[in-house]
Amino acid sequence: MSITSDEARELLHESALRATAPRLAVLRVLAEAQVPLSHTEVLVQLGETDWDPATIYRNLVKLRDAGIAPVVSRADGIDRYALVGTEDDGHRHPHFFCEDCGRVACLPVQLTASMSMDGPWATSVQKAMVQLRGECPECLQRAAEAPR
Amino acid sequence: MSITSDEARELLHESALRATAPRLAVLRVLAEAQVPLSHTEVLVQLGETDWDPATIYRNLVKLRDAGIAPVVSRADGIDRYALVGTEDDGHRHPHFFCEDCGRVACLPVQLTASMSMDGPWATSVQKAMVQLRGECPECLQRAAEAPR
DNA sequence: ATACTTCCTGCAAGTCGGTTGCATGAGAGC
DNA sequence: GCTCTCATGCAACCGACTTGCAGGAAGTAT
Repeated sequence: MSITSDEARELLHESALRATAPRLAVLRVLAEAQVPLSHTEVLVQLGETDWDPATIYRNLVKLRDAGIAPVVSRADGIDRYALVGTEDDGHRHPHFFCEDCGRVACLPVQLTASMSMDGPWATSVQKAMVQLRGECPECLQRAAEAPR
Repeated sequence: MSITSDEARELLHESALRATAPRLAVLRVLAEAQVPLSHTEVLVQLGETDWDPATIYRNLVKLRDAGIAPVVSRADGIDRYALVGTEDDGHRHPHFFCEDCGRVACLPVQLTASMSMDGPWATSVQKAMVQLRGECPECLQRAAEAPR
């Protein structure tokens, strides 16, 4: 998925945000990413720029507050942002955090649908965001191939 | 749940750990807690002591490495330790992180049992640790009583 | 009881992600 | 182009985690 400069400007305009160079770049990076990205990961994706990390950080916050790029994962206390695409479910699916490579992946199913619980926790659990921690398929395979 | 000094010493001896004052105190605090505790929360529970926070931290790490008090939750990137009691399931149940009060609770059910998934994620998901983020029943109620 | 070895503690410092104050600089409507 | 407001760069701070080092205590052997 990607985004044109005009689409990005349109998106920003709707939220009364100015279309600055770093902001457009952040939108582009998020749009091209297949997974939620952290502040640091966005910096890496941007590569060599003169932009201050704090600027990128504030842009992520702005986009998050505008509802354009909500934090869809807080695994390990690291905020990870993802664009809410038009065809998307707003990232209301579970996310998987790989304890090995540290990456966050989007799980394709609605795990919440299969959860049921009674008592005082019922409401809390139903409204909760699901996070799974473990080893992603890639890292599992790598571990199986090269034990040790 | 609580622990006697002798039980604590026995526990430490089995892992070849020395029974120092701060270490016994940490064990006591963890034993008395009904929920997993973070380093900071342990410090609070200990109250006024002359012990260095780094010492308490290293004790938690030691207990963790010895398998006595594994990290059962890493919500928000904060390690939370809990004693593995004899009658316990080793805290292999899901944990709930309240985004309001920040506390971590142990969920009574085996949510993982109700999860099913095919494809490359099947193994990863089955072995994953479940974390739910949301508002705990207490905070939900407080929010309902005093909106705003 | 004493000596000794090894582990533990206190102090200090450093890392990393998140967050903010302030002065300067640049977007966007007029 | 002017102006107002927002955005940026720089610097700094916080909290959780982590580690190096030298002195001190636990546990064991003598």
